Amino acid sequence: MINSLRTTASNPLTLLESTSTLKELHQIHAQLIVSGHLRHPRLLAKFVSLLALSQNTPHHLPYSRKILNHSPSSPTTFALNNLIRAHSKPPFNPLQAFNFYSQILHSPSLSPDNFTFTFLVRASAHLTSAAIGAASHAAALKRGHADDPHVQSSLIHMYSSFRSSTACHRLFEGIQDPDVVMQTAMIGAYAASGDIDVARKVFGEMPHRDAIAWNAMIAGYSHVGRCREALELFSAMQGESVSVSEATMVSVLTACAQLGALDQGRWAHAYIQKKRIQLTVTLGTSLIDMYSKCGSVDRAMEVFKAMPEKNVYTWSSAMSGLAMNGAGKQCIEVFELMEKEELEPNEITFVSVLRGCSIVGLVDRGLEYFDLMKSKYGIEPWPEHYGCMVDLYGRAGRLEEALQFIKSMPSKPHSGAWGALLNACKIYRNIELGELALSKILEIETMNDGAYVLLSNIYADFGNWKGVCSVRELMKAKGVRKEPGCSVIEVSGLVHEFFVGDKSHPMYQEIEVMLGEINWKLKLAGYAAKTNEVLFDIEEEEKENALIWHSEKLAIAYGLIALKEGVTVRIVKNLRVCWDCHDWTKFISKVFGREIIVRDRNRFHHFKDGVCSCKDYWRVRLEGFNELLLGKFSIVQWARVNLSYHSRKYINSGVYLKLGQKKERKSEIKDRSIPLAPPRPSDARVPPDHHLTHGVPSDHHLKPGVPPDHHLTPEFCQTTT
DNA sequence: CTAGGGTTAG
Repeated sequence: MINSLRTTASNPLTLLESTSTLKELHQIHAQLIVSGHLRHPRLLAKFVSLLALSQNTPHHLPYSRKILNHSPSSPTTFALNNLIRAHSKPPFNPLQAFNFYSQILHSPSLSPDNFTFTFLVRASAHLTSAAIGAASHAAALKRGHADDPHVQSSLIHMYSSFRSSTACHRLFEGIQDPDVVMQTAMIGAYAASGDIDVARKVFGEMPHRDAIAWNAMIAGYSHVGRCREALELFSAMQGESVSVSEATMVSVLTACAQLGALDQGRWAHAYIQKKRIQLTVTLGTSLIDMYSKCGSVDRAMEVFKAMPEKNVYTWSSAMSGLAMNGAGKQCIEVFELMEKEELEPNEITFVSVLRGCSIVGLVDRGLEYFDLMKSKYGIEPWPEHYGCMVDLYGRAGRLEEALQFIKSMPSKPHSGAWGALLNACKIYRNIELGELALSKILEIETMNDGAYVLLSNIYADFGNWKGVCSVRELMKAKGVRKEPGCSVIEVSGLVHEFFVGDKSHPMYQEIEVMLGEINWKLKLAGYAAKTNEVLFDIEEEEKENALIWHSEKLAIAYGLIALKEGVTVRIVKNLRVCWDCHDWTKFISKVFGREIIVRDRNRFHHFKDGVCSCKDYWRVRLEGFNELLLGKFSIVQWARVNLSYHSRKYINSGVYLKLGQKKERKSEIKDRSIPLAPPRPSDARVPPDHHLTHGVPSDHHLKPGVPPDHHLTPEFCQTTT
């Protein structure tokens, strides 16, 4: 060390680049004092700046502050600018930047320059207070630096981070000749506020687009969930031979993850390797996320294990991936490993572990972590953590304790907490609590379609058709419409999209034949008998409903046609899988010897050999079945209580038992003359963003004279929460 | 001697 110092005595500052320990830093500092270097304000400034900006050595910044405060000569603007700069990005406190700014102001020989404001505005963007940001802007104006192009683009970025698109717009309009950087900042600003089409307009009108502009546009599409366009733009980018970077691939992977497009994601991974794009922590984390959300946890964990450097995002991503794929125990293991490595978990890490505990029903462990969060890490629980705890207790059937958790929340419970309770009420058939939960949710957000559907399902579980009707009435009165079910499947790189009852796929004929074959085989296996006979015996209007296939059934059937034997069928669905489809898929996995992975709104279902990875944990508990059968109730009564509407419909229709239920139910159904048809896919609020390979779905089964039964189609029994 | 825009987990 000393030797190397001597040899580089002419410029000891170059040593800083390879310095990481505090001891080495002390040695260099001592050497600079001895040699008299630090008496020169210029060199002192350089030393301080280098220290402040040295990456991956967080202890250098506080050290540089100390040197500056204790040096005999007063600091220069250059040094202070660089300290502001160092504090303009996390993990350092951006508020500190203002101390250095005021140091410039209070020093009679110094005044802030265009660099000062560029850095100060950048620091302001990381604050939560838009007022401080505006004050930085005002100061720049007052000192005559607001016209500087660097300051201007930082200002757009800052207002964008405050979600103030009007401020961005005003600023941008005032610039006569905006350059690429400002335009790119505006793309980011419009994308952040959801005006992606306006962003695209800016992008389209740019005379010159560099790689970062492309990245910003692709990221914008990914951000708002327009994944197909993100991927299209990515291929356009390659066509223009713009250089692809880490940031590009992160957005591409995010798009693949949202789509659940494993093939595309794999391709992107291979592309990264082929182009030798450096696998940074951020990129690695995106890969983990992509593989997890495409149902390929094993690959996700491979990437995770291979990463030499990880951060909280990486760990949290791995944990949440395991949790959503049903691997709760592994999720907990990863958390324990993280603790062992003495990495500091954050709020989101705890959301992930708690979900892991929830999915495998480890209530006590979850409670332990909830307490640990506060006691060991000093993290105040967010509403989301309470939501996890409600879910944890709720899924375990401990509804009262779940309610107590809601009541213990320090602030007003959010709809997610009540939603978790409502979900538990559906599983454990608790009408009173369910009604309470729904009313609370509706106080907060009136348009939550999933909440209405869940409560309606609870009523349906009890055969309470009046309740079902009243929910539908309420939805109609409030103008709430249920999101249409939609499933997608990727076949040789193309994403095929199916809506409920959708006949518009070019291969629909073949799909229908396949569905017939499936039903025939499942019948032999002891399953299909129900549905088939139902189709025979039910009334005309019901028959029409029974023929409406859920979107995942269509997608799975297509997958069986289009995918080679042995290839896993992967489905991504926008809503939750219904009970009937869940059973149907379990049977297929056994009868056809096919692995099927369904990603629904909340989690993955890995079907293999007739079993699902979710262990049916979200379903109605059936333990009481035998007891009920043996005496107290008839099977129809049992079914009324235990089965969801359309499963019960098969039984009630008299195929199995003719116990007079049918007539009674019929008349009740006739009563509910609510002409609320399921929303047409074509005018869905937000059309799901999947690759439409076959045009707009047909809606011929939704013609105006929809029978009143329509709103109780099986699809309605699927929830969106 | 310093600079602006794009990227990760619920």
